[in-house]
Amino acid sequence: MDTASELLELVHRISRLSRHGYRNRLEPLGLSPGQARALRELIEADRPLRMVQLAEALRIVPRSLTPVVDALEEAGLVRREIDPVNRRSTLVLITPRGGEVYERARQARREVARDLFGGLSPEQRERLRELLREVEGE
Amino acid sequence: MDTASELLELVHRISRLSRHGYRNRLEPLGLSPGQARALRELIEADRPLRMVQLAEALRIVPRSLTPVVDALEEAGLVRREIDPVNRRSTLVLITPRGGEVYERARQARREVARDLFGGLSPEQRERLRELLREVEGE
DNA sequence: CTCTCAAACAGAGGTTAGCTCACAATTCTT
DNA sequence: AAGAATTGTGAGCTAACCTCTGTTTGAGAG
Repeated sequence: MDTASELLELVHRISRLSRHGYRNRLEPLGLSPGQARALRELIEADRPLRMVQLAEALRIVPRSLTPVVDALEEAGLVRREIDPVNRRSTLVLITPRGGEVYERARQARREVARDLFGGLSPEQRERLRELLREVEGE
Repeated sequence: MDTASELLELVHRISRLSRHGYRNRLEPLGLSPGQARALRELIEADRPLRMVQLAEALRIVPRSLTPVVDALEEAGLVRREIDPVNRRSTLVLITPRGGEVYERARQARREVARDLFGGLSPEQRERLRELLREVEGE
C-alpha cells in the first residue's frame, strides 16, 4: 500500500475515533456533533447568520442544515427570526441558554482533543497542524 | 481555539473531503466506500474470513457488516459459505469478479489519495504518516 | 409598474454508516 | 446432559449527508 493510500486510511480511522469520543462527551448535553458545530459557527461569527451563510460555513447544503437548526431551536439554544431586510431569509440567533450550553460543548471538545492528540508533544501537534492545513488548503 | 481543537476540526474536514472524492470515484464501479474497504480487507487477508473477523478488521460490530456483505454478494463480488469447521460461522470469500473489481477500486483509491495528498512532498507525507500513526495509537 | 427570473427555505424521500437489543442455531464447558 | 457462550441476522434506531420540488419573496428588464 502506498503512503498516500495509507494516509487516507489513517484519516478515516482517526476521524471515526474522534467522532465517537465527541459524541460520547456531548451526549450529556443533548447535542450531536453536528449541532455543536453549528452552534460554534454561530458563536464564532458573533452575529446572527442566515441559513445559507451558516450552511456555507459548515460546508453543507442549506437543506441539510434545516434539521440541525430545528433540533437546536427545539432545545431552546437558538432562535429563528425572519430577516427584516430580506424576508426570504431566516436569521439564526443564539439564545442565552445556547451560549451557556456551548461553553460546555467547548469544554467537551477540548477534552476529546486532549484524549486524541494528548500523546503528541506541542511541537508535534504544531507540525501536524501545518501538514493538515496544507492538505485541506487546495 | 487551541491547537488540539483545531486538529479535530481539520481531521473532520479532510475526512469528509476524502470520503466525498472516494465516493465519486467508486460510483462507476457500483461500490460504496464501506464496501470497497470490506473488499480490501478480504484481499489483504488473502483467505476467506468469518463475519466476526472481517468486522473486527473493519472496526465495526458484526451486525453492521451484514448489509455490506449482502450488497457485495448481490453484486457477485463475494460469496458466503458456511464454515465447515464451525457451522455457526459464515466464511466470506472473494469471487474472481470481486478480485477484478477490487483492482479498479484500488486504482480509484490511489487517485483520491493523490488528489488529496499530492500537494505534499514525499517527506511531508512520511512525516504526516508518522504523526497520524502516533495519534491512532498503532 | 408589471412580469419574469432568481434566491431562500422547507417538504418529501433516499443513502451510507454506524448502533442496540433480541433470538435461533450451534458449539463449548462442566 | 445441561447451561453458557458464540455467531450471524431480523427489527428498528440515529446522524449526517444528498437531491428534487414547491412556495414565498425580492430584484432587475422592459
